[in-house]
Amino acid sequence: MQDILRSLDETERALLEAASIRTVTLAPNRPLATEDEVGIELFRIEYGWAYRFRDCGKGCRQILDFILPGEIVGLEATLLGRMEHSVRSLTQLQATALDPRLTGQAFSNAPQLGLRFARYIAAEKSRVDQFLTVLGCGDAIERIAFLMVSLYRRQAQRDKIGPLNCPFPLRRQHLADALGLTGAHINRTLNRLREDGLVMIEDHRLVIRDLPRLAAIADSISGGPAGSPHVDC
Amino acid sequence: MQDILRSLDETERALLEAASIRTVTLAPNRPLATEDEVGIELFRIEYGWAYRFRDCGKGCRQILDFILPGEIVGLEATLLGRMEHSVRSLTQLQATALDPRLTGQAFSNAPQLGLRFARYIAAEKSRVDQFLTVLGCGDAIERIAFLMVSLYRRQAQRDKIGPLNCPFPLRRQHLADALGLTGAHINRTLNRLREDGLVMIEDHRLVIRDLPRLAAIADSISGGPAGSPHVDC
DNA sequence: CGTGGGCTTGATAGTCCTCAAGTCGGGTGG
DNA sequence: CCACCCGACTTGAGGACTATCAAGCCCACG
Repeated sequence: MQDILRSLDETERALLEAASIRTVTLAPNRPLATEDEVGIELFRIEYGWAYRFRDCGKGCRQILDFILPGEIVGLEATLLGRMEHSVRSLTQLQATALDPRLTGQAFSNAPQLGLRFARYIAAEKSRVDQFLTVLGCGDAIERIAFLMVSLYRRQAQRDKIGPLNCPFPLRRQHLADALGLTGAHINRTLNRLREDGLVMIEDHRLVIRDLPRLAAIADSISGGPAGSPHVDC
Repeated sequence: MQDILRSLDETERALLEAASIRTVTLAPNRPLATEDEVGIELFRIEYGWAYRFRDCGKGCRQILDFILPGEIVGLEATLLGRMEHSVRSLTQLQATALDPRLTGQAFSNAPQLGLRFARYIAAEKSRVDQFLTVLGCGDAIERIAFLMVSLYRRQAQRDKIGPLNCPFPLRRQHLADALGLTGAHINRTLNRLREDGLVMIEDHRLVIRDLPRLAAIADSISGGPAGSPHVDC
């Protein structure tokens, strides 16, 4: 998933400029948008990570996806008229707030931008489909391997990152909430992955020791390369 | 999720007419589209049910969503250029095949239709988000209750169906593949739901005995009314 | 130096899976 | 019309995986 607002033409750029309202900066773990919100806003993440999630009562939540720099938050809310999930910052974060009317204007006046938005949503949906497959069919090791490979590849697409080594700001509890497991079991499974020489988390970075084996686990379960498709806009 | 091709204006209707290629009829459990397919087609379901799924090796598959009459198949494939999942008929089924170029044309020449497509994908995505939440957080009873209520409400939105009674063509194995459980356990859990006087499946129809309690279980876990949002086009 | 949050680890219990056998019903061929 | 057959469903016993709960550790922070 690349920066969806790169290489725009003049009309599109003008629309975007006009829609930019303000810049927001957030400490880690702060709300950016809340489920059922009515005053919907659109955000473009400038730097830092965020995540989408749903609360399901009982002190339990499901993380639906992680959002990386260059990506957009709230696009579906502007289409459906209502937030269907919440968003929080994972790390320190900076985002540009955009006028939500941008979405409608894009479809009317800048078809290429509208198409780009549609592709973006389709790609997000495809990623959730993959995620669902892994939760439905995979055990703890496969789930963790999938998420790691997926986030590694998404970063590799965008940034020059060191080989087999990339930022990984997720805490145990984020992994647990994303993968439908408990923090305790996440921990035990991470130990096994490290002991088996596959991968380890060190100082909030992912250190991959055996990418082929790790990717084999991740891709076997998701039915395709974890983390694809990406949107090349 | 209603029929997304209702109440179009003249331009849109003309586009649609021109794009209609042929009608296909399928027996139950036949492939309509396959993962990684390149010759992508767009289908509008005229009658019957279908389902989207991914294979994850090991003889295991994950059903991602069920598709009801009036809905569209393959929209994201035309946006992303590639099928990311397979589709099969669940019941006997009739569908109209549409020229996949319709998608691009809609965004260029019929903005309202493009917007409708985007909304449709956003709603599908929102439903997958809900599904993911239920798989991540819910136990067997909650998962089954959620799927039942979700499919009941989707049908109630479209059709005049008898109160607390609607078609339900899913076999045990479909429930299992959708909910990340085994057929055996599905069966045991269905027994419990029937014994508790909540709901039963009879002659391929859903018979709801206590909607408030069933819906309470379903909605508690998904963090909102199961099956919404619908797209009112 | 005290405090708190995140991490780690162990023991126990519960949910769900696996495998296998048996039942039922509808369709087919004799 | 009946016997057969196959797939879907049902049920049971044992085992695997993961949750729950609780305690101790470690480090960053005030």
